[in-house]
Amino acid sequence: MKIKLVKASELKSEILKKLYYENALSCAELSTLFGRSLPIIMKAINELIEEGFVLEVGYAPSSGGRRPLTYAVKPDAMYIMAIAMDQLSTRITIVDLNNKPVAEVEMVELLLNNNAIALDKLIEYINAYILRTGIEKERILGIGIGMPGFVSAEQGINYSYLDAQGQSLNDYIFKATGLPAYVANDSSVIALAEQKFGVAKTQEEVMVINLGWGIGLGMIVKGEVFRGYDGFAGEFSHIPLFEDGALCICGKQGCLEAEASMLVVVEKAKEGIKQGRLSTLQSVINDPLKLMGDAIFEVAATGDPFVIELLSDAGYKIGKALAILIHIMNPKTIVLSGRGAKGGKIMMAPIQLALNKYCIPRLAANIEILISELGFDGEIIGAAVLVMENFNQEKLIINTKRIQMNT
Amino acid sequence: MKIKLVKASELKSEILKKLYYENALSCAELSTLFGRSLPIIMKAINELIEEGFVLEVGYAPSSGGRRPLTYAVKPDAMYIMAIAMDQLSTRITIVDLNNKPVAEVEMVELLLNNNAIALDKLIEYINAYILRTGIEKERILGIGIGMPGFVSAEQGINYSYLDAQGQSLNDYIFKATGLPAYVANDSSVIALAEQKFGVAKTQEEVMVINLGWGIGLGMIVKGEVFRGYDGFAGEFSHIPLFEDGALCICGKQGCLEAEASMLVVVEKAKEGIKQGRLSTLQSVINDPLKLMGDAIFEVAATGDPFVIELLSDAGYKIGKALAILIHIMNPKTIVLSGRGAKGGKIMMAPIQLALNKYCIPRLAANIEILISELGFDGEIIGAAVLVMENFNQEKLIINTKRIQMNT
DNA sequence: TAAACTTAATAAAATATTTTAATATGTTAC
DNA sequence: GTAACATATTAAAATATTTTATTAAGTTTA
Repeated sequence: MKIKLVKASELKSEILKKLYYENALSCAELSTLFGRSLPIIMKAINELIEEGFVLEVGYAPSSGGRRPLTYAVKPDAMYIMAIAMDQLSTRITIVDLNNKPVAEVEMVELLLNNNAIALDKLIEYINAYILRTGIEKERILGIGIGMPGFVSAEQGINYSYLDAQGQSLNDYIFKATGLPAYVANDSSVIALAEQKFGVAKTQEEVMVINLGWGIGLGMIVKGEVFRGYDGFAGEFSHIPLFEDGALCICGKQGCLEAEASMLVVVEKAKEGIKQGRLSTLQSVINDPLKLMGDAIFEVAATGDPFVIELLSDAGYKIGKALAILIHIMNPKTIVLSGRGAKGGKIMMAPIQLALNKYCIPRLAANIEILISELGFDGEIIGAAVLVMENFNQEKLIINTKRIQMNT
Repeated sequence: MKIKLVKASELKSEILKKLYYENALSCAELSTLFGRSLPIIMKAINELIEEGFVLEVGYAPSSGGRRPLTYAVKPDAMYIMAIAMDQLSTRITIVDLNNKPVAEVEMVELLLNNNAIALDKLIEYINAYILRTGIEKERILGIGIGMPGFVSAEQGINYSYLDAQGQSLNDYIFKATGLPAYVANDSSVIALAEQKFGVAKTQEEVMVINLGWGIGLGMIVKGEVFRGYDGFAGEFSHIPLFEDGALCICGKQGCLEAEASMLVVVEKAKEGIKQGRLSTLQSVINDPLKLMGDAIFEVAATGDPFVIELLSDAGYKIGKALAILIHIMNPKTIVLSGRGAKGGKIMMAPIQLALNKYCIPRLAANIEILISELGFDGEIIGAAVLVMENFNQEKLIINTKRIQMNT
């Protein structure tokens, strides 16, 4: 891993952050990682231990000499509230510094579209959840929220949903809950999760496709989430892709989303079955969207030909879009993630087919396409990561004081 | 501008680099820029003055207090050899640290395609040029070369042309000339020029379109050239854009390059005139490609309707491709650069038209489309910048010794 | 199994860097 | 036009950081 130079005054929080991501590291490793001398790292580590943020966790195997002591973050030193929203429902939980939920994940119905009270509802749920779990606010580092829409993480504004009268959602939620809050686009949050804790761990150039009711893209560039100038980079599913395609909710024609999202697959399935196509899906045709979505992947796994045909068609179209992405970004890895990652295995072949057709061979040659293992937890983990990404020395000091007061 | 933390041991070379880009800066500015204290900056500056790299260049206007002394790079402290190649011809020059040529720019015919001796010819030209100009090699910092093709700047390999039997071109040319050499894709080099010395100066998110015989893209992401994992990012002109388009040299159909490059415009002009279209271009229809290209922009400026129609058509198609790019990258600025930048003014309207049609309004709203002012010099300047980008403390020390020996 | 070689942790010494204070040089308001 | 304020430069003192040396712990080789 490449070394990252940090200001001396930010060293301790950066070490803590690193330990959160990397589980267990020795002083020598931290020393090279931050390009600073061992004594200074040891001093920082010892202070972090004394302050209750870090633990010794035994010796690493020897590499030919004395075995190094390794250190990890103390899981219950602080907690993080992680929230994953989609158009229809919102999941809320609180995790420890090992990303393990310390209270049950709660799922609530919360429609985002044309819902003026959605934001206040969200805040209600947040406050109620904290109250119910009995976790002291002082021990919660912050609230990370992944949400659909045009989100500027920098400004904390979602231009599509959750209007706070032009105010920053971060500020609004902070005022209403007393906890630092950070919002970001759901796909970018999932990309964070995949790069820090998923199949793309530590990779520098990764494109994460968020297969869901829509199709999102989270980009990792030079090892960091790339958001573009206004924060809207990765609007991948509304590029003009098909000459005379279906009409998209965005108002244009030929968008990827209107041709290959899970929503479209479900619609096509319903349509086909009505017109007499045989499929084991028949029994759930009148179920709500969410159940139908789950069912698609179940019957696909059992080999249902019609569903496989639909997923293959969607896969091929996604592959064509990926070809464009590859030409522009030349990533090392593409990750199929999000709710629809379950269908990744089936889509892999048609995606590869499309890449062969639409990519310059040299660009497609070394591309690695991976299927997420985080699955549905991706957005939750990413939301927690989002809070940690915003962690700094200032916040470390605040939390140090809190811990001291509590003991 | 955001601060850039550098290791203490790299401070002097980083200051020199900064002064090369910024012309004149005060110690206070450098101090905040590098996040280091004034005394240490002054020490470095004074050493650089003593070593002959930096000059005092007078006082900056006061901002309410004592006027700061400003410093600039000593233009003739070192020279840089800058080489701009295209498929047909190659320009060679040597510039000082103000990017001013210190010897006449030489243009030589050098076909890259299927030319096994192109590399050795290039080296011949380089050595001959240095010899002829009489500039001591010791004073030349290095050779920067922009070239078409699939170029991995990191590896120093051009996978399309100039084969060095799999060896790094950087090494090969170094061995043959005794000077450190750096190759990069022509479009990325032009992007460098635009961001350091052109209309996109100091901007962080810029897409530079290299309008030439082909259509290239150089990307500036987070303030740096973005090259992707293998170094091939920005292969923008071969994405599948048109359903049943013209056949492209890359073997595929519907590429932007096959529809809107200057080569295509020239071809279409010839074709049209043969078929009876009226145009002042008629007189040059049998001229070589290069002259015809120049003529296109000349007659366009005089209002030739046929040529304007051709350029508009190309512009619209480029606009459609830009729409895709904007969706993915969300840049602040797009620069039309390269040989064809002269036609930028005429293409601006059709490009904007296409953006209106193919972009989500929020993304297109704040886009700034600029026309390069560097023009044909862009690639030369970028090649010089390429050398400076690779400048570091080690090279500073080497050159310090050289200067000392010479005095 | 002991000697030679590695790597890690700790302490002391040597350097480097920043902070503070003092001085120099301008600008602005009255 | 001078007093009050603002910024720049220089020097000295206070901190911080790294380097080097030393001790400790483990592996490999003969």
